[in-house]
Amino acid sequence: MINILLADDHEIMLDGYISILQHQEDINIIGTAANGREVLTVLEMKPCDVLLLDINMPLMDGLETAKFLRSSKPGISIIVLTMLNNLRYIHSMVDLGVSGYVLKSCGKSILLEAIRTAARGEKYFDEYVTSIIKAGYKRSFTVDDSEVVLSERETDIIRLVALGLTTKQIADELFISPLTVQTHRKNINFKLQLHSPSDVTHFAFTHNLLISKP
Amino acid sequence: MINILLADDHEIMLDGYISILQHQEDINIIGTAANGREVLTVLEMKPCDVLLLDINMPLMDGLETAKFLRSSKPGISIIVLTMLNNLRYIHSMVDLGVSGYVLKSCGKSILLEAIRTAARGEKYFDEYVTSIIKAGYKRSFTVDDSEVVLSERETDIIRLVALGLTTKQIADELFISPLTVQTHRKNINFKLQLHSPSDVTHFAFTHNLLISKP
DNA sequence: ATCAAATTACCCGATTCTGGGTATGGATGC
DNA sequence: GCATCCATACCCAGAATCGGGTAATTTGAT
Repeated sequence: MINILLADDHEIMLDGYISILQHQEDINIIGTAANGREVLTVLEMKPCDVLLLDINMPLMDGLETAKFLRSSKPGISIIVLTMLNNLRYIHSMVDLGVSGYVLKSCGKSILLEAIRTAARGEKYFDEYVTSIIKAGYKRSFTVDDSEVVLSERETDIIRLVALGLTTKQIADELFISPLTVQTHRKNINFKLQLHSPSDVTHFAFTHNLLISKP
Repeated sequence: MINILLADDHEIMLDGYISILQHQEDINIIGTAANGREVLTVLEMKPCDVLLLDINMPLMDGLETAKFLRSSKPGISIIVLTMLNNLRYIHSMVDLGVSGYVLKSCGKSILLEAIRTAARGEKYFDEYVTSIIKAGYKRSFTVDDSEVVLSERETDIIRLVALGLTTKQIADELFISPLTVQTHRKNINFKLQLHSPSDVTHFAFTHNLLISKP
């Protein structure tokens, strides 16, 4: 029997999870939590094997909660649930040793598979998430129906531009010449048909490039 | 009896809605749809009073679906469901005459109230959504614990900067002098402690300022 | 060995942006 | 009437960016 705690601040999502899991013979829902603090409260009182953890929660978010649990409850397998456009903490979570990383858009069968895999002490990462970890930031994009490939350095530069750093600041950050940064920026703009720092920032936001690097 | 169709491409969300609504004596779920096309297919076969409509769906998104339904099935009350960080089409939807606009983060009671209100032919808009419509873009923000108020013009400028327009282009767009745009940009940067077009774009993304104006 | 990709670096001129300052007129509220 | 806010407009100097071009070296695949 897998004891599972569900953590998400969206009531409808919780109801969705419950609806899916309550009829599984090998799964026992020990409770729900709407924020990280409630997670800790419930876990003090009930044995738990798997935690389904939303990242965006009030009071204590998913990352903080996971960090706390790694030391206080290392036996609990954590499955992170997130939206496609919110993969910001993917590497932090993976480094923390979470057992799974699944998109909220996944279907029932994937959710169940992730839970059972995690309960066995194994890892389950969504395909997309796996591809992000593996790609190490070399990324393909479709721009006007043609395939564009950005190098790792280029995606580094995009992220730093999107964070508001000037060319000089980026150069200092990466220990290279500002002229080199300029060259990268020129190549990026050419490849992606961008024309301003705003365009670059816009691109970074709409293509999940603000993910913190491992 | 309210006949209701649920449209969302996230299976877990659908299960959540079903879980909440299936036990209501006055609500009859006529079906589910994972994209706009399925919505139209179901509506050709079954009578429907209320449509719960997600905006982000494949094949035919929520806005397109709503547009189509306004002419083909004007008797159906549409309740839009959306995430807090995705209010881009709020004015388009309101202009289309949707009966409700609710955040996915809402609880059961608000969802039920919205459905019953819409079924009565009345409007139900989430508080936050209502405040956006009413504010007409004059907006308050908290920057370093102090309250900052932006004028409508300033939020116009922010949005256009975030869309990548140069000062000259913005001036052309708004029929004013580029010098005026510069002045507005200076005031915006001062108020919000921003220092580059990237900062402005970043702010626009993180504060929902890319909403299209009515 | 050859080739392609990635990284690093540079020159150039033109355009754009920032942040300091100035000012006026209109609308609104007291 | 007065004060405030907003929109509009301008001057200035310096910094930043773009897009045109150039080049060399390293690495990995064939």
